Amino acid sequence: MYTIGQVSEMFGLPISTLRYYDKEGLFPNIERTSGIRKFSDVEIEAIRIIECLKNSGMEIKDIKKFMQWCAEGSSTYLKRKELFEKRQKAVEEEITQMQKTLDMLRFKCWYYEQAIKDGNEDHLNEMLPNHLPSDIQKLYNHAHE
Amino acid sequence: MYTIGQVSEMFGLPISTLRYYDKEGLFPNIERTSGIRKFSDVEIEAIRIIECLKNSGMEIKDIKKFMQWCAEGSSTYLKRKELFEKRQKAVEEEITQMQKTLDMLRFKCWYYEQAIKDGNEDHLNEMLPNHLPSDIQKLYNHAHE
DNA sequence: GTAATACCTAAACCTAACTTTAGGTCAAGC
DNA sequence: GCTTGACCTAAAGTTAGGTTTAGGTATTAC
Repeated sequence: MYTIGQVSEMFGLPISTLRYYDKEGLFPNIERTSGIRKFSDVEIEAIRIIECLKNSGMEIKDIKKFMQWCAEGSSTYLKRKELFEKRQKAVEEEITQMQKTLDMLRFKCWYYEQAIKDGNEDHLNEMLPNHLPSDIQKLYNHAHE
Repeated sequence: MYTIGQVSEMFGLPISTLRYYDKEGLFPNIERTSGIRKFSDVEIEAIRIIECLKNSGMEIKDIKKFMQWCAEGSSTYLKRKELFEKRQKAVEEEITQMQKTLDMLRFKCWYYEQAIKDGNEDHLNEMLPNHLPSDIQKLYNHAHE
């Protein structure tokens, strides 16, 4: 059992954030003794999951739904699994999108490196879009999809 | 030369967003005839870059800085290149983080699949954290770093 | 007994990135 | 001549995810 201050230390999260999560229903069964929150292993694991789901781009209200399902027991296994599968698909798509963004960024880095060498963009603009080195062409194509 | 309505159509962006971008200084040299914005190829390419930089997680005020550098000419090539390099590094790190998130999600999917088969989490909890199938162990480790 | 700490709540505030609203101009079609 | 549609501005409103503030309780340290 931990106090809010200890949990704040453990995770490097502000106390205000933990209270906010509680207010938003992310710890549905948290115990209290004379008003003071007692964080058990259940809440500690919950915070770990919250951090991960937040990283995956999930909204607080959906995380709340998940935490409530956990509190409801084995009848919600399927819902929980489906929620993670949905998130997994979303993150996979996001990574794909980020790879394209990365190609665009790499192209731009190359572009300005050339511009610095040349002193201007004239040569580059003559080359565009059809006379680029083939390794750069691919980046350009991704960048301009 | 395009009107704001045409550009809105082209990119699927609301007119209000384009006006907002203009207000925020993202089209530093946009032309107007009797008050009405005329979007040239310069602004069209700007929007393409804005979309990409937004995807990469860059804030509007930093995108504005870039657009201003573009308007300033060849003396800012180095700054522009450095900006893209910084963004590139940030996106690479984000992808790495997302891969870890993905491992956690895959672990959770596996976990609930087992829980559904077993009808409860008892067997799973006995297995944790040191007696998982080796292919799952790796996901678990990533998930709990 | 009083001062410092650690906890509590409700409510106001904050920021980014838009969106909506209210009110106005101007050209084209009927 | 008047209505419709496309443009304009300034300012207020919106949402998510917190943070800050103001005021209160309860325990420990001197």
